[in-house]
Amino acid sequence: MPYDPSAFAPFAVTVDLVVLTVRRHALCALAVRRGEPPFQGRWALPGGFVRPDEDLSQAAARELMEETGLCAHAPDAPAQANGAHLEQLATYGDPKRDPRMRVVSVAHLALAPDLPAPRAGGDANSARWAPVEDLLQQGGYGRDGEQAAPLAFDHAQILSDGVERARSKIEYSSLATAFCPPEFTVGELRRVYEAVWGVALDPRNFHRKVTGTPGFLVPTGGTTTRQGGRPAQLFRAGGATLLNPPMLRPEV
Amino acid sequence: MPYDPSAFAPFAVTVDLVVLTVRRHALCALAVRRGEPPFQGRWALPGGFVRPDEDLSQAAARELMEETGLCAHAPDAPAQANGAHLEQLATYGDPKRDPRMRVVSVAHLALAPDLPAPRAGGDANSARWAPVEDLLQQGGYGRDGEQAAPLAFDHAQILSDGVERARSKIEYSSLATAFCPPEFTVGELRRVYEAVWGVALDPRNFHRKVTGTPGFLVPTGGTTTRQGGRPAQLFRAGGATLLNPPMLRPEV
DNA sequence: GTGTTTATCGTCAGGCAGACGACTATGATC
DNA sequence: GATCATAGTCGTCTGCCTGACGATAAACAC
Repeated sequence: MPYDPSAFAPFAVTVDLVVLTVRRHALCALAVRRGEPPFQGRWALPGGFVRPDEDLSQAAARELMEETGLCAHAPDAPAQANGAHLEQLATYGDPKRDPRMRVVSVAHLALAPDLPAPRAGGDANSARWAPVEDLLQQGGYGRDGEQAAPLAFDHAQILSDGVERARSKIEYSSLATAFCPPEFTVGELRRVYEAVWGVALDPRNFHRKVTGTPGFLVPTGGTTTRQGGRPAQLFRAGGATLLNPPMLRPEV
Repeated sequence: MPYDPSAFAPFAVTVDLVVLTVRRHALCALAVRRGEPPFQGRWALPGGFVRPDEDLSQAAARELMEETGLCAHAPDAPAQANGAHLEQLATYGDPKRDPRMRVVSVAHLALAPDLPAPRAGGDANSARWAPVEDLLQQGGYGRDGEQAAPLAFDHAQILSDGVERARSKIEYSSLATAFCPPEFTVGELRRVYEAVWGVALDPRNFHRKVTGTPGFLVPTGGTTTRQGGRPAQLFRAGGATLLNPPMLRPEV
């Protein structure tokens, strides 16, 4: 029975962002430092309120632009500019997830190529890329020796769900190319898979698989030696979005 | 910057349900007839407001119980009682999706075995199981000759997303068993796949596949002839939730 | 030149899926 | 009771894909 006025209760609705990238062979997420209570000083996922005249995906794209300068693609128009992939992840609405009031957060997942430094209102100390293991491990120490306090609110859960979504989605879609610059080599794409899955892949079998899947990669004709060694062919992402058969994630 | 008071705006938050089942070899969804404007008299998905002290999954489970009498399983505790599978689907928040006010709807997907007649406050005319094609085709006529008006709000989109989720999820998980009674035969499970995917599957290859996947099916020892023909072994759903390698949906 | 690094091509064996034949066990019909 | 229709179950065969891994190619460092 929708819209019984007696049952209506107002909620605050926010979007939170899991922004993932691959830096230095590690899967990293964007974290911002909270400047106010609750969880003041703790790291959190970027996010903010949905405005009254905004769609959820618009709000997520706006937040992404504000935090990273990235222009997001709508899920309907997947393309490859200097933008990121953006999709809805899940919605979190536990009554106690924010101690102050009832907040429902629609989390979104963004996949971006390696970027320059993050910007959060120009304050370099208030935003960073951090390896997801550092953000998710409870109470340990990050690789730079910094105390790794748990993320604010339920953001550890949200980040964990986002990472799991990314790990499974690159199996059966061409989304791994969203972590790459517009032109990339097979080796660079392989290192994306290795970083996201945390495994080592056989370069020969990987090469055979991705070049043999129709529509996955399109050669641009150029080559590069930016990785050292023999020059590698450059590719762009092809039109295919679904990989059939999928990439197989090694067991264990 | 979460929680800037100047940006806060109140929203109404609802849950809508895509409840799917297989009846008479067809994938069907639960639809309720709206008794009040807007879209009065049109069919819609069941749903309602989230209460102030309720989690989203609790609200979805409550609505499911109110509409069908089904007891839902939490996603964390997948089991097989006389309950249904329930999971979050996606969230819909277009500013114009409800003409009266800003409503954000967290849609959930429920998969249930074939049930007796639906109940919606005892009013038999206000709830029904309808084949999803009938509900999704715009302006045509259903199989019973009834005018098939489009679903209210954006519920056609929600239903379509839910069906697509179910279609893809039975590929790589054991969720198809959620459409079956606690004990079922391989043939009954195959007819579930055929109804959800809308294809015909080879009974011999299907039998080899499902009985050969460890943890998918557990024989109970009993047999049945309720489908006619040679008696078939009865199975329960095994502990495995992910199928590896997955069931392959035939092309075209 | 020698060694190192990365890219790319080839080969081979094992596993799985699709196509399909064969046989079994029940109820329905003549 | 014989026959038929129906549904279930077991096998076989072939082709494709994957994992393991050898071999060669083309750059750079020394």
